[in-house]
Amino acid sequence: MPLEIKPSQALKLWRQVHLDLVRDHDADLSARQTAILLTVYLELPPHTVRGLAKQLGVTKPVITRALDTLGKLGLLTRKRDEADRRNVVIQRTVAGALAVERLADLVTEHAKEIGGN
Amino acid sequence: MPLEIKPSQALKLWRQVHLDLVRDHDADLSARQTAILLTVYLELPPHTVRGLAKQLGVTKPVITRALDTLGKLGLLTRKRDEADRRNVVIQRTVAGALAVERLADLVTEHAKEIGGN
DNA sequence: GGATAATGATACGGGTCCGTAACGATCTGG
DNA sequence: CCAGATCGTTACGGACCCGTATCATTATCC
Repeated sequence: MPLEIKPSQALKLWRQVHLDLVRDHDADLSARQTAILLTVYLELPPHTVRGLAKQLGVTKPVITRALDTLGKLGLLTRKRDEADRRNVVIQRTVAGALAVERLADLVTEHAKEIGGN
Repeated sequence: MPLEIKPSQALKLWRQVHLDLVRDHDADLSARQTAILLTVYLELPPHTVRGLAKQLGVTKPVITRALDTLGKLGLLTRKRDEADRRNVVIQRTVAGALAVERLADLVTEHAKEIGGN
C-alpha cells in the first residue's frame, strides 16, 4: 500500500516540520548533513566516506566536513577500518539515534494534524 | 481524514527527498530559507520581515539575509509598502512558485514509492 | 513641529561551508 | 620491493551566515 499524499498536504507537512526544526535551533542541520545522517541510520553498514560521497553525488571533502560537524554534535562517530586501514567506517551513536527518532516523531505528528486537502 | 504516516515511513521519505535536494544542487536551501519560502507561498499575504521573524522565532537580520539570498535566486521579491513606507512586503515570483511546486512533486513522488512499513 | 516608536537594513567580528587541488597513509600487482 | 592506485584528510581563497548592536527612514501622538 503506497503512501498517499497530495501536493498541498506535502507542502504543509514540509513547512510545519521545518518551522519546528528552525525553532528548536539546537539541531540546525543542512540538507547535506540531514541526508548523510539518515543514510547512515537507515541503510545497512558499513558506510564509508567514498560511498556516501557517491550516494549524495558530492565530493569527498564535503563528506569529511559534514562528518566533522555531525561528529562534533555527537550524532555519529568515525572509526578506522582495521581490515583495510585506508578506510574509515562511519558508525551510529546513541545521541544520533535519538535525534533521528525525534525527527521521525516530528514528521508523523505533523502529518496527523494535516487535513484532507 | 488525517494523514497516516508511520515513523519508519517518515524517515524513508525524509531521506529520499533530501537526497534528491542534495543531488539537484541548484536549490541548496537551508532549513530557515525553506521555512520562509514555504510560509510565503502557503500563508495569506501580506508578509513582512517582522512577521516572518516572529513566526520563525528568529531575529530580523536573519530574515533580511535570507530574503537577500532567496531574492538573488529569484524565488521571491521585496516591495516597499506604499501605505506604510516603513514596511517591506515580501511577494511571490513565478520562479518561486515553480520551485515550491517541484518540491511538492518531489515529496509526493517519493511517498508513492514508500512501502507499507 | 518634535519626541518617541517602529521597521527594515547595515556593520562587525567570528564561525562554517564551499570547490579545487594537493597531501600522507595504505593497499595492490607485477 | 616498488610504482601506481585508492582512501580520507587537509590547505587555500572565497562566499555565506550567525548574533548583537546600531543605523536611516518613516509613522505616530501630543
